[in-house]
Amino acid sequence: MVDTTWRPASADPELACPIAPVVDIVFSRWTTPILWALHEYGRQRFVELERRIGAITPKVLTQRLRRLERDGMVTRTYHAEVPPRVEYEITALGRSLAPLFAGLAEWGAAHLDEVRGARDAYDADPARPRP
Amino acid sequence: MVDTTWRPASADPELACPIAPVVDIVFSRWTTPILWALHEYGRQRFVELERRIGAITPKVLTQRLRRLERDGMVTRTYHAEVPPRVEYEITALGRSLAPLFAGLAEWGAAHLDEVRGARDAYDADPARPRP
DNA sequence: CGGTATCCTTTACGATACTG
DNA sequence: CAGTATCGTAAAGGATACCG
Repeated sequence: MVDTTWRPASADPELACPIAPVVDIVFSRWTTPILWALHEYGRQRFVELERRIGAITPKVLTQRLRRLERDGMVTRTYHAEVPPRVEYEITALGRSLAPLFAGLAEWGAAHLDEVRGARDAYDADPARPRP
Repeated sequence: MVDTTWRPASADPELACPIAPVVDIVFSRWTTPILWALHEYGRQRFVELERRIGAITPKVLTQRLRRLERDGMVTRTYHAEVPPRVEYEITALGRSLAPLFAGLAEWGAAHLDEVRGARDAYDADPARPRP
């Protein structure tokens, strides 16, 4: 008789990888720089963040901040003045990522050159598949 | 006289955030599970990876593996047999991420519940902006 | 100042079929 | 087995303009 109750780990997708959910929350093109800026420079207004991060547009900055707020990584404080003032601050939950961010920065400093070298070597070989 | 040589850090975009380049290389929906699988279970064939990761399609798996190979994180070894056999293995460069991955897994175990709680609280408030 | 509103492009990802 | 080809979807992001 065949056991039909068994399922491969693959049946529930990438949850076999325990860090996939963390990646989904913290690591995207703009969320990481936003969290970094809030951690490095403390509580900031919308326009300060915008200027510090640079190329981001207000639309995208708002979207990312809203999601970070929803996930408990950031708080938003509205001051009803004229002109209006809104301040964003990283939460304790957000700050708990700091050692990991530091580790990633260190990894980058130590290994990014090697990645670039691998890339150049790969691209230099005409036999390699190209997108 | 005005110094026109000065530029705000924002002039070169998110490079103000030292981990942005690392994020670009390592953290996307599928690259992280792929690296995790290769690190946890060692050298594997294409179909083994495919089955272990689960929901990924062969097209996407190929795309991600190619990029990881180009970035020096993974090696691809082709054996001309019938049927053909291809083995993927994580490199020393890829393995150097292991402590960081472990740290992220630990962070998830410790804080994912808090994130879910924050989400629920946010969603429960009808006054919150919705997408 | 702190956003929204529109419109557009790019990119990842997904479904399905097919091949050396 | 290890992919490739071709289609389509959806989300992220970008450009620009406008508003309370």
